[in-house]
Amino acid sequence: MAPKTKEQLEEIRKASRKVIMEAALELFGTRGYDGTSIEAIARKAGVAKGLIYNYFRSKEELLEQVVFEGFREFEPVIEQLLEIGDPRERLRQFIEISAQLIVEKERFYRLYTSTLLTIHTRKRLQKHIAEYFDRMLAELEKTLAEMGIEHPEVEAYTLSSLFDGLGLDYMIFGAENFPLRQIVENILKKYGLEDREAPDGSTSGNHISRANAERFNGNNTEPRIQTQQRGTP
Amino acid sequence: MAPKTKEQLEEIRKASRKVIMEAALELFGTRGYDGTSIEAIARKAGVAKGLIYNYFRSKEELLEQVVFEGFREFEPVIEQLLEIGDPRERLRQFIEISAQLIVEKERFYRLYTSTLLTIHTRKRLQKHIAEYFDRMLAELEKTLAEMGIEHPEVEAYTLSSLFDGLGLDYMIFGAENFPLRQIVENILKKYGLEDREAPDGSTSGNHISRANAERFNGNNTEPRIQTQQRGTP
Amino acid sequence: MAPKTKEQLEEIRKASRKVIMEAALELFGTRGYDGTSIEAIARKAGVAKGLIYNYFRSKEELLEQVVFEGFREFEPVIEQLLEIGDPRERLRQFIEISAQLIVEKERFYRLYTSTLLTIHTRKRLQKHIAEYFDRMLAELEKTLAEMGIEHPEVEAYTLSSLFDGLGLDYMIFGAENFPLRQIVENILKKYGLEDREAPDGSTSGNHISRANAERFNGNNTEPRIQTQQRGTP
Amino acid sequence: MAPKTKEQLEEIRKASRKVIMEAALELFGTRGYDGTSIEAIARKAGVAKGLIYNYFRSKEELLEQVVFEGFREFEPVIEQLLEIGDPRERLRQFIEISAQLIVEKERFYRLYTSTLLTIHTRKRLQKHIAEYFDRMLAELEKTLAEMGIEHPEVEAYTLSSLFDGLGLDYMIFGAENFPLRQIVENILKKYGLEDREAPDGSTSGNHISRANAERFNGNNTEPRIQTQQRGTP
DNA sequence: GATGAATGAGTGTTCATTCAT
DNA sequence: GATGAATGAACACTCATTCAT
Repeated sequence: MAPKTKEQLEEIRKASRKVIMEAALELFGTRGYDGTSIEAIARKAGVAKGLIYNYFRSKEELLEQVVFEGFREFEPVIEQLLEIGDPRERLRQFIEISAQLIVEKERFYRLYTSTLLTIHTRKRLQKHIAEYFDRMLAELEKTLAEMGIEHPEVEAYTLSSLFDGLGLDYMIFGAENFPLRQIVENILKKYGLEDREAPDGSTSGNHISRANAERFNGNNTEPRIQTQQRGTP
Repeated sequence: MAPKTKEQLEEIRKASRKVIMEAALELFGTRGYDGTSIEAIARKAGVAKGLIYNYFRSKEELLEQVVFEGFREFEPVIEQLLEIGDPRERLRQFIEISAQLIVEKERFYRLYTSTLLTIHTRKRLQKHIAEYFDRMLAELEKTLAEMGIEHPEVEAYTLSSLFDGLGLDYMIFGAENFPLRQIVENILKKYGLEDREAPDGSTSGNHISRANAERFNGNNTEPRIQTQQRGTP
Repeated sequence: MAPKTKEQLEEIRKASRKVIMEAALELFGTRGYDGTSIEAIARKAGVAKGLIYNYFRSKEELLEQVVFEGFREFEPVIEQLLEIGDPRERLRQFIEISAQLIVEKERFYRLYTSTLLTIHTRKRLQKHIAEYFDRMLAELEKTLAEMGIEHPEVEAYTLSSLFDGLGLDYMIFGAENFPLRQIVENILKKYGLEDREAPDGSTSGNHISRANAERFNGNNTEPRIQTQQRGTP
Repeated sequence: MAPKTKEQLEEIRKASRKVIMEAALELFGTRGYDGTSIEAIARKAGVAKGLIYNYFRSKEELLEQVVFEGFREFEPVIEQLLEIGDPRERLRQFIEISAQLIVEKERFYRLYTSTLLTIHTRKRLQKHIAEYFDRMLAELEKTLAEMGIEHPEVEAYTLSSLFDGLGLDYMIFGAENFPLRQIVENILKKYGLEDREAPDGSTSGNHISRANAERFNGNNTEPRIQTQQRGTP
């Protein structure tokens, strides 16, 4: 019961902030910003509603912070990527890591995508994400140019969109129903990049022969919707 | 003195329904379902709030109807597509038409994408969209198989995701800042499909040399945010 | 299609008015005034919403007219009752007829009772019902006085309240579960009035041995609520 | 700086809950359930509309809680009553207490009666009230049987209805215009039960010679409606 | 006489935010 | 730092009433 030291307080602050942001990431991602209440975030985080306002000025700021933090976590990965000298290896890593992030940061991807859709109403987020995009596209273009690929800018946009689409469909189909690993290998092959090892073994065993109708049903336990099945070769 | 005839009423109902669905499509797409109020839809449609409930039982049903209607408009295009005998031409048309739809049905695409993100909570929509996906993927796979492409199923998923991603980025970047036409031509080239003519000339002149920082600013008239520019080669 | 004569129009008006008031009586009685919408009344009456406003200035006026009409139907019965010379026979008839009205005018009774409860907010109805009450109580008191009963005014109030209570409980328990006929005979006996014949045979065969828990369940077909049963002797 | 203690919070919650239920009791009783808005309850309770939903999940639940609470307050009185060994004294007390409750719990009686009228749509309330009714009727019947009264079940129903009717008329006429005390004494006399002392002297001095026309005007301060007076003998 | 599309105030309910403790 | 009761604006939805035909 002795008064806490500054360091202890700082620890506490950090921990509380973290637990709130975790809950917010989860809920904003799955239910959308407007579909998530502060009450729900507080409940999931196990804190009182009022506490959230000790750390964030508003719900909007909480969203921003969660998104910013998500990008911040990408930083070291990207830095590392850019240090790779060989452009072919750099592209291979870029593709592998992008796929890996889709799997490992699914909650962030979901939030990021849904944020994109309403971004015109969120100025600060808009700026932040624009800068990130700019940078990624520029680096990607440079890499592709170094590899001697024609129209490297167009190709950069294409790859970038492809991964945005893969993230979207991966979320919608669910991990079990979307052949992400095979797609990635297919992409690598197109660029003539051998896939030496799958960085995440958990997705590489995907079978894509399941009825697609099941893929939307995600984790929920209710009886799956039956739609006409298509034959799988 | 007589009450309105059945035809007059039918006419009136159709028009009102239309104007409400138009407003809903626009707003659901740009602000999301939860971010759009019935009040706002009514205001945009120029009708009283209560009238919406003469035509739709609930906000949720309005969303469904707007989405269903959007898919319904695709039907004839898809039918026509499937009648093409030559698989190469069929794929070419598939790619062209998909791109065209991104441009011409931007509002629907926006709604469709944002709906996907929270789809697990909307059973009827889920079923509808799952069936659509199934069908598209199956046809695409068949086409690719006929063309002798390896792993046609993986390729079908890849193409499908690519177009989902293109739709997403096209919306985010804005038509003027996203080189959709060039990307499409690039895709066609990869499949060895010559682009005989662009079906929509309005987008083919895109220059992609503009500062990307501007691309997020879309149509809004507020002063554009300045971010660091990247060099264009 | 020849233009209708004045008499025909008058017929039509009367019929429409009637059908609306019937529907209103039913719904106001079972769901309460505030629980009943004009829409619902129109639907039950099989007419358009707007038509109701051709005959009644407002929902409130419709309520009034329905209540007034209900009292009006009592008039001839009461007139006839008051013409009976013998006070004993007059009381017997009063009791019998009151019970009969509970059964035959259940819908009106329901409406009348629920109206009583919120009567302080309905001035015109208040006046009307007060006059009716005054008159009934006065006549009842006179009858009881003629019979030589002590405290005829108190007795009149008591009898009046008893029948209000019987009406209430009859509605709540439901015809099948409330031994109205036996109660009436019991009352008659107390006043030394032999019950020569039951005016409504349909209720006289009541068995009161059913579990009381069932009596609230009325006509609905859902599984009945189980409450502890009490033994019936 | 510390958060409020559990005890303080409990205190606050209890007080708020109480003030809301008080207001609801008053308004539901006088205006009916559908005629009472949450807004009105909040205003009368002196709290914000939203607060009500901190304590009750819905308007319907608020109604239930108010009714349940009303019955709960009867419990000890009934318990005490049932412990009386002498059936004559028990009946006397039953009658006295019933009358007393009409006076002291007028607001609850009003609510209870108006609830009865629409009870078929409220399952939980229905069950609760059915059980209460069952119990009262069973005990009343037992008491009457012990007293050697003929047809005790019919008599129990009769007495029960009588008090329902007295409650109804007491509310409608208003305390000053309804000779409840005299009626009770009249009832007691019929069962040969001497009224040793009136438990509530305030009503015993009622004069019933006032113009009945006034009796509906209750407490409201608006100019009273004049209806024809009837002579008092 | 009769219709039903249209209106907008009002309803029950939710929720971001504040604040006393 | 942390709590949760309290607020009130905003929401989805309902409904009495109007009116052109």
